[in-house]
Amino acid sequence: MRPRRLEPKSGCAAELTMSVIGGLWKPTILVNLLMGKKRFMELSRLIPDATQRVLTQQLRELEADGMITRQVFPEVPPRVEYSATDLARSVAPILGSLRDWGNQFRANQQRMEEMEPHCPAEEVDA
Amino acid sequence: MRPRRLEPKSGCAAELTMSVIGGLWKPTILVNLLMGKKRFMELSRLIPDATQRVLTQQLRELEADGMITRQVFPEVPPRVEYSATDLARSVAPILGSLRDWGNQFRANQQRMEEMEPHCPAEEVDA
DNA sequence: CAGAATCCTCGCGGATACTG
DNA sequence: CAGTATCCGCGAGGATTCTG
Repeated sequence: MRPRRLEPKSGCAAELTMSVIGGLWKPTILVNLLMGKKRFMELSRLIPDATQRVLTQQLRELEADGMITRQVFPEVPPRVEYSATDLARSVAPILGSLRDWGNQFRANQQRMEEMEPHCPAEEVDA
Repeated sequence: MRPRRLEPKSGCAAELTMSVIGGLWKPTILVNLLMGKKRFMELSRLIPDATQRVLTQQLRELEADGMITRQVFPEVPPRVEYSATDLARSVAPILGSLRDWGNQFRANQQRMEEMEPHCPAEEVDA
């Protein structure tokens, strides 16, 4: 049996989804691949903050989960192309909502933190 | 500055969202609280697999992120009620899609695994 | 080029015991 | 009842080096 990855301990289906798309770089990888097939180095350049090791790792996991396909060209120098599957396309809208909500949340947090210094309401009766 | 939690290293907005709702028990907690305010023990009973320590932890994080409110009643025995905020209500649909996709994915995976024993296609020319 | 191998850090989540 | 305090294991992700 492949322990695969986190096999979310909570039976929660939402958790399961996150275990599939929740790797640190997986959303980014998916978004990039959803825009077209890419070779390894292209991805690496597009996501420079991810180590090659981690990138490979996440790609393998996505592949194991059927989210992407990996095509190897037996040439020298070697070439490998990654592309999104239909399954990946089916999460695209979710990725979109996730991104939108995240942006709103981020904006909200910033407004909050800008306000703090100006209204120290807790100090009035301190 | 509060390091809060993972402060997702990838600037990815989707990651940010997951850092907010991605704790192991957070989706479950949120779903429960979205159905109405609950006290600590109620939640603990509803999510028996989460230890009290972790439950408290996740509740604190959700509170810090403005997803829930914590109301303390100065009585003996003490009473604390948790309830979902508007921000939490705004993620509800996302939680829904996450759950739906997870269920479909799970069903898909099971079909795949049931097929494996019956079509060892890779062995024909082995 | 596309990785594999190795070693390491960090923090999530768990277990258990104790308290106002 | 609703936590806190302490200790710990595990796995994700990082840094670096080597290779077909």
